[in-house]
Formats: sequence, structure tokens, C-alpha cells
Amino acid sequence: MIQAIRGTRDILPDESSAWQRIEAVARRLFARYGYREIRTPVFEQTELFARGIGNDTDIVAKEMYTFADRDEATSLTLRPEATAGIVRSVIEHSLFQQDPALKVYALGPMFRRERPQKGRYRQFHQVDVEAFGISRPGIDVEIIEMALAYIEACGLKNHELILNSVGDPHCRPAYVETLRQALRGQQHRLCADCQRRTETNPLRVLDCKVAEDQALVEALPRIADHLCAECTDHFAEVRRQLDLLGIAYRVSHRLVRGLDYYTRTTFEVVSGELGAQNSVLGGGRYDGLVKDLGGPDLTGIGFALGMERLLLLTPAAPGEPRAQVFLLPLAAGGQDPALLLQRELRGSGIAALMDHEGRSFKSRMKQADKLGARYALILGEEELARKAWTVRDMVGSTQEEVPFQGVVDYLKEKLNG
RNA sequence: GUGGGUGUAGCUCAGUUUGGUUAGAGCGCCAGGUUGUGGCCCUGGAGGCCGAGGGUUCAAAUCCCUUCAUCCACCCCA
Repeated sequence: MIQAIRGTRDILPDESSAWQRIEAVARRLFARYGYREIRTPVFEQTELFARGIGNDTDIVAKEMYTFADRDEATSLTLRPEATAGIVRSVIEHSLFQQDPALKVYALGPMFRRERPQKGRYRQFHQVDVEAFGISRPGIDVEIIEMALAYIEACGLKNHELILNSVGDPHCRPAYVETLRQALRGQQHRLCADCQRRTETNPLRVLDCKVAEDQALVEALPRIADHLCAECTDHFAEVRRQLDLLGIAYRVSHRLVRGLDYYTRTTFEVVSGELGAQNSVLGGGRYDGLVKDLGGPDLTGIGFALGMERLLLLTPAAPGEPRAQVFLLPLAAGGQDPALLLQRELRGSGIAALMDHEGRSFKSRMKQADKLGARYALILGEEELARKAWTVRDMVGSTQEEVPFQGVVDYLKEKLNG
């Protein structure tokens, strides 16, 4: 038997309504903040991700699905995240020319070759939001506020917002060096991973979860004490506005992002109910990325949200009934009027299904029940002779006979009025 | 990439420790009975290469090896 590829999942009919719901909430809410949808390809030239995300990140170094195109000359990669492709598109079409404050969002699958786990798949789905060209702190706050409004509208509770600033090219390099020096002194007391990170990416040591390292990591120099004046002011203003809006957050000097492009404000929303993969959404400012990818010096900020993780945390949506009306032609000649009525009902916006198999009456009624039909329409020999349907109310268990001509209006009245 | 748990009916799982008639239950599905034409209840039925491959044995769902899948954790991240 051929099975789905490891780490991929089918979204089955019973689950798809939950997906449609969080997608609809996203579209409706983001539109109120002025965001429009952008859809970029699921694969891009490998170089885009290598340059955008950073060659030394784990994502690029060991998690991407990369393959040669058939001409053997081009290396292609399934997108591991959304931002790089969107930035590429913004540059390619000069979208910033027509809109100095460009706001876009995207929904769709991303691909990373990791070991599957709870809330972690090789093909997973993200809601992604990006705002370009606004450098003032107000957009940081707006986008955080919108992210929280979104997950709350989806029914998420018991989450925590974590906030930090990772500096910018003026102050971060010096801090990274300070950090590295501090680490070198005590390298022998750190776990193997952190010893390696000391040289490759000292910031990631701050993210270490090994219990024995915690005391030492807590005592490391903090970036807040090494930010330049501009970054300090920016961060202070973000926090002031969040306070003004009454948005609760926790500042963590240890919140770092796994992608190299982030600057200044970074944030993450976590939930304790997710197990090890506790991050529901993460994002931040990336003021240098557009320029790094060959575009103008345009600031940017955004976040990505894991849809599988969001769905793990939100209550299951009650499925919509699949039929409002279920037709049961019992009489020998009952199929034709049923067929005609079915079409007419659907034309009137009523979800109508009929039994095609001609099974037992009992099983047809069971089917009507399972489909969630409010009315069962029965057409036996007697009804056929009188040219009328027996309309049975499945909830009240009452029924009456309605002539062929009046049955559509009767049902419209009952279902809508 | 590393560790541990789990793979038996469409779904959730007994049975494996201690090998031994024809492999079970609940839910779901199909049919029948009862009923206020469906829901509750009762009866019957269909549905399994016991994840796959190899080995041990008179005999394997059960023991051994390999492999695949899945879950959890490390790691990484959303």
C-alpha cells in the first residue's frame, strides 16, 4: 500500500471545516487592518533561502528539501518559511513603489525535513503576515496586537506573549562578541551543543534548555544592556504602546530567533499545552532583509503562525450539516420528481441530497439523520398519486403533506424564516 | 541525526509476560425486529495476509533478527 510521505498528513473531510474556519477568521480580521493576500510559489531558487534565512541556520543547513531542476543547472528548494519568497516578490514587482506602507498576508504549506513530532510536520501550514516600509515602533505594536486578536478570535486561551529586542547591525555584532568572550571563559562547563554554538552562533546559547546550563546562561551579559540608543528607544516605545493598549507580555532577554534576518523587536506566543513544540507564533522586525535580497533599503516586520499548532489548541468546531433536506423517493416513479425538486432546491440555496441506492426506509432515515438534515421528504405511492411530498420535520417529529408546486416555497419559508 | 514507547477490523483497543482448536470487544457500517416511518433498545451479518520481510519451532499475533510507519522527547522551530 502506498502511504503518505513521512511527516505529511491528509486533512480529511471531518477536519477541513476547522481549517476553513481559521482561514476565514484570518482573512476577515487581517482585512480590517489593511492587509491583502499574496500568494507566492511553494518553490524558489535555493539561493533565495540561503541568503535570506542564513547559511548557518539549521533550517538552511540541514532541513530544506532541495533538488536539482531537470536541466541540472538550477537548484530549487521547497519553501521552509514564507518571508523570503514574499520579499522576493515585493522586490521583483516593486510593490513598495505603489504602496509605501505595504501590508500583505499569506496562507499555505511550508516544508522542513525534521523528525516528526507533536505539532511538527515535514509539510506544515503557516499563516504569515508582513508589513513593509514602516520603521516606527507603532507597526510593531499593531502587528503584535493583530496577532493576539487573531489567535483569540480562533478561541485560543492561556497563551503568553514573550518580547525581546535583538538589536541591529549597529549594536548586535559588538554584543555577540561580548557574549562569545563571556562564554569562552566557561566553555568547559557548557553542554556540547553550547560549546559549538559559542563559535557558530552565540545567541543560540541563550535558547539552551539543558538544565545544567541554566544558571550559567542566566548570568550571561544581557542584550538589553548593549543596545544602541536607537534600538533602546525603539524597544521602550514598543513597550509603552503595548502597556497603553493593556497587552500583557513578558520581556525575555533569552528570546532569540532561529532565522538570521531579525532585528530589533522579536516576539513569540507560547502555550504550555503544546508539549515541547510550545511556540504558536513567532516573528519580529527584519529591517535589513529587503536590501540583503537586492531590493531597496526597506524596513519590514512580520510573524508566522503554525496552523497545525493553533488547531491543536482550539476547540473543535461543530461541523456544518451536510444537508438541510433529504429526499426519499419510495415510489417506483418517484425518482424523476425527486431529481427535479432537488435541482430546484439547490438553485434556491438549500442544501438538498437524495438517496440514490434505494435501501431500506430505515437506513435512509438514518442517513438523513446523520447528514444533519432538518427535513426528510418522503414520496411513496400515495403521495405520488396526489402529487405531494410528505415533509417530515426531523427535530419535532411532525409531518405534513405539501403539494409539488408549493414545496420549494414551503421549505424556503421554514428554513430561512 | 540520537533515544524511548507503540503497530491486531474503518475507529478506539483487549489478547503477547508463560507459543497450542476457527483471533476478540466497543463504536461505526449493512440487514432485520421493536417504535410515534429516523434517534433508544434487541437480534443477526459483513469486515483481519495480527505493519512488512526473514528466522526458530510439530506449531508464531505471541519468541529472535531486519525493515517500515507512528507517537513522545532531544534537537530545531511556527
